[in-house]
Amino acid sequence: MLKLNRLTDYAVVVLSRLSKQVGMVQTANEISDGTGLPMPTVSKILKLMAGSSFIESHRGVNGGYSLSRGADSVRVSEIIEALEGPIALTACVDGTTDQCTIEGSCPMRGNWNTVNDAIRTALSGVTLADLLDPGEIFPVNSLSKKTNRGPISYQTS
Amino acid sequence: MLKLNRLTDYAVVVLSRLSKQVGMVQTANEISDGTGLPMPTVSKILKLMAGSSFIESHRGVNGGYSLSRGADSVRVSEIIEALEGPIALTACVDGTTDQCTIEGSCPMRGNWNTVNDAIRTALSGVTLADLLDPGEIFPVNSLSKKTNRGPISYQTS
DNA sequence: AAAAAAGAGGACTAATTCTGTACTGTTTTC
DNA sequence: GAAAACAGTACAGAATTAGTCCTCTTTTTT
Repeated sequence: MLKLNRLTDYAVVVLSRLSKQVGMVQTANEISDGTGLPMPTVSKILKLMAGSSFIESHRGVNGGYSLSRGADSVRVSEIIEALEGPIALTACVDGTTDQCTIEGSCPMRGNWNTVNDAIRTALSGVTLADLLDPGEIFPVNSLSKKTNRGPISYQTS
Repeated sequence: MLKLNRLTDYAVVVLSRLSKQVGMVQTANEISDGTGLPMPTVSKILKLMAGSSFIESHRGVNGGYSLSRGADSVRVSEIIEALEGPIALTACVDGTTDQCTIEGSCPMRGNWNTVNDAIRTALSGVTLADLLDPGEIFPVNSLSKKTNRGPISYQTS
């Protein structure tokens, strides 16, 4: 539970690669080669993040992706929101009143938002830079094609 | 992502029922009737939480479950940990070095722990009482058998 | 001592979600 | 206008989760 999906984990790897040089454009292919992550996966991640303010995409020949801010300016909350949507409760709490058959009698009625806010605040306080190893920013080049690292999760069992 | 599973959501409903009177023993059946949640589900949730310090179970005739502390003393982090295990990262971060083929070159090498700590701290600051409606503690009695409220999740799409 | 009430523990199936991949379309440069 | 690279969508297999059920153990009551 509180499980981050694997893509989010990979995203940090991809971003760390991009963070080598802010503003430098790299193609999805180059990032794939550099990280060892499969190209389709890298492509998918970058596309998901493309709409976010910390990533810029450039189309056409010589296109690619670049980081628009330094790693210390990219909040973890932004990364997660890019990949998994807003950090906010579904059902029962958002507008989906139809699905909730207990409505008025629901004992928490949106108070999960308290938890939401707490988590969102916490994640806003951590940056991409905090996730990268201070010393060596990105020496990676040995990722196996079948890394099987498991999802980054707040352990389930 | 950052999705709480449905059981955790239900758990709060169950706990809110128990919190009506701290120390009062209620059977899983009574709680099921009172909340409208299916008996097997209630039973499962209570069994999962039975090991936690905030819940006490009593076996045999006249047995049941009771809350051992006030709702304002039960941290949300405790509830989540009871249902989903420790709030800590798996793979790549814990002892599972075998599965991680990138080891020394992994750009974050355990720094997700920073995120972990932040979230854990945030969740420790919220109590069960914060999730319950201050005014009416537990008027519920109209839960449909097929509530279908969806998981409490930090929205996925 | 036996019977009944209630939790403990584990196993299993169906449904949902996630993952990884592929295909087609659009934009930009040369 | 051709090629490179991103954009968008769709989809099948795998993994998880949800929900249910069954059997065992404990405790009380008669």
